[in-house]
Amino acid sequence: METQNMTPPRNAPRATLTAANWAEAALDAIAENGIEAVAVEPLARRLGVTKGSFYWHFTHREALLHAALELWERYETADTIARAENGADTRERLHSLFFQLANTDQRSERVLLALSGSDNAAARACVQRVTECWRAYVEDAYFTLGLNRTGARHWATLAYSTYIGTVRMRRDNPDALPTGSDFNDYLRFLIKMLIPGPAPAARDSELLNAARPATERLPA
Amino acid sequence: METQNMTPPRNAPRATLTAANWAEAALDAIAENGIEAVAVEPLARRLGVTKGSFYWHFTHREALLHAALELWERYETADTIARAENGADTRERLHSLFFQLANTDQRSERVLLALSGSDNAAARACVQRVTECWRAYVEDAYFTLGLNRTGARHWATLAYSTYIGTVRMRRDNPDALPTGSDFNDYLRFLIKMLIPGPAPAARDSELLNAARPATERLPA
DNA sequence: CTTGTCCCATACTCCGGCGTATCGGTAACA
DNA sequence: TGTTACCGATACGCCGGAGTATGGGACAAG
Repeated sequence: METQNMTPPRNAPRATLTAANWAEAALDAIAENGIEAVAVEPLARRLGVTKGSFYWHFTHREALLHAALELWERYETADTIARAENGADTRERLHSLFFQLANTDQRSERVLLALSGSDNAAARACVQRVTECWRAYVEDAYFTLGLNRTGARHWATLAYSTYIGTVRMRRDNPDALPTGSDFNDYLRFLIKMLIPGPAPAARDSELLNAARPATERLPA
Repeated sequence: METQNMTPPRNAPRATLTAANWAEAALDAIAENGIEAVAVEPLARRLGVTKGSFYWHFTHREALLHAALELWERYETADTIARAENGADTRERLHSLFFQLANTDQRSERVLLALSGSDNAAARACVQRVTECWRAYVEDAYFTLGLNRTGARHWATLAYSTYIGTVRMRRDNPDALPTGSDFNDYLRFLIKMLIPGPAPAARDSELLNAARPATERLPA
């Protein structure tokens, strides 16, 4: 008999482990201690079992890594973009996506950083796919917004670079990032900078007073 | 034509190694295969010696790591900012710094990524110091440019995030980044976005000629 | 020539993670 | 009740890197 098809609550204590449980634990380990923390015996200890369990579900360590990467990639691509598709307007979708990314859970961000800093080829390729998916989506959005090809590409590249940098700062330099409600101000600032307004020509003169609050509403 | 009296050329084959040689080799290893590639025996093989040499110069592996981090930190802070101090005007200096950062050698960038993605506390702290030094410098520049405190902070944070993201893309998603002369266009776009106000166009073209010269770093 | 210092080689031990082989227990069937 | 698939425990052997102990060659000074 196969198990339930519904995705179970991630931390529900189960009598017997599944491959998915191991993959989730691997993601946790990656987020906390980097990719080389995906080691069989430490993970087994953490899960309260021994290696015997692991080698029942997986052939070798690399298989677990592969499963974890696959899982994370699904989270990052389909899920994130799908959740941004609520808004009908393109500009709305960009707003939504940016807020989405600013509020993704810690684990996903840390996994991203760990994978991209790793020397593992599969991990790097995985990050590459996620990145390109995200970036291409944003570039297309900019294009629909009226920018030309290279313009859209430039804006998308800038937006993605900013995202990555923000994620990294959130982990390595949290002091340098605004916190609390100040972070909302910063987010508003980012959106003002990264989403071309209806009058792009007037940007330059307008930008010098960037400290003033944006005119748009925003989610708490 | 190379100077012989000062620090010798990094890759000059020497009869006997020094601690600095080991530190440089460690940085190379970090850049290529991540921080855990700083392993005594592999490095010794690479340098054509054995562990005996290493444990003469260093007490343990951690000491080598420390030396390598210290070396890299000096490169990244003092050198980079010092080379940007040419221009008298603040706006000039920002331009110069941005071009500088867009053209740092591969190794420094890869080391930065490897260190920040690592689980090593010392490495992370090192990156944190470098980051904060850089960011504070830029924030101050923005402040001198006429922005208020929070405005300068926002712009500096955005600028640094963009830098980090660009570095990461250059390694993990080079396809998504413009290449050749297109990269110069993108760089011009970035500067237009990240430096408020008019650009010193005359110096602009002059600096663009030096973009991405694919050179090796030569410590001053 | 002798002595001492510097730099490195050789040959170990120790340890932790990987992978394998094998056996035990449990629950769902027939 | 007995069988069988499923899941995990125990006990190995192997490998590679971290340190340690010790010896040896080169070379300058006396």
